[in-house]
Amino acid sequence: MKKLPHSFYLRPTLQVARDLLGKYFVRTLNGKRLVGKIVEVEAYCEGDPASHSYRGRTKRNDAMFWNGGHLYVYFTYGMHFCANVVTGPEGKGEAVLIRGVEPIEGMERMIKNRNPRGTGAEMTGNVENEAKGGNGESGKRRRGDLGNLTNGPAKFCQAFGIGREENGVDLLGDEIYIADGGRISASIISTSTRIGINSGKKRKWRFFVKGNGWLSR
DNA sequence: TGGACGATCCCCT
DNA sequence: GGGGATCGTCCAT
Repeated sequence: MKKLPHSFYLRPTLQVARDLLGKYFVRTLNGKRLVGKIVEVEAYCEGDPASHSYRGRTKRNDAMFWNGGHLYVYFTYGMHFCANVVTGPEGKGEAVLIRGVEPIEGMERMIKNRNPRGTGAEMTGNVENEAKGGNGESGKRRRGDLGNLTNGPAKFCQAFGIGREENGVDLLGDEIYIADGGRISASIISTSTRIGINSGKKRKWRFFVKGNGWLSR
């Protein structure tokens, strides 16, 4: 897999957002490689009231203003992390939020990361124990567990072990990077308004692969 | 110094 | 489909 060059991230943010679809997000965690195909993103641009960068540079959003090709990770709702790909030149404050990926490699590790229950030295992560009731009606939930692995910005972060430590990571490094993938034909790329925001509602800056099974919501 | 509010997720109805 | 969990950040006193 070929790592995307720095120039990829320096192009206009909406273009980067669209082109990130189909690319591979690669993270090496404790010697294990985790790979996910990006299938859903949202763009946040300069002058956009919904963007963290809108009200200027602060300690929290500083990485969003860095040179394109870095990771901007923020903490929200008191319990979740979300990861963005910083775009454009230093000082611009634009980024693309990764909202959904399709697991390609290291799925077992992702499942473990998403089930903090196995915190001990316990190796056998019993997914079945997740179902509290254990009734005959829990089949729906089990299927949901897998489908809910990486289909949302915070779920993706949890599955890939992304948190505070990863804020500002250089995507041209070896620990976390994005690699070229198969080309996604324009005909299966859809756009919509962004999710979970109050301002800037009109902008259709959410891009996703139509019909993919790993979309949020 | 305090309070309001999230680029969310999960569980329950 | 709705609400609770949960806490860092920012802005207004």
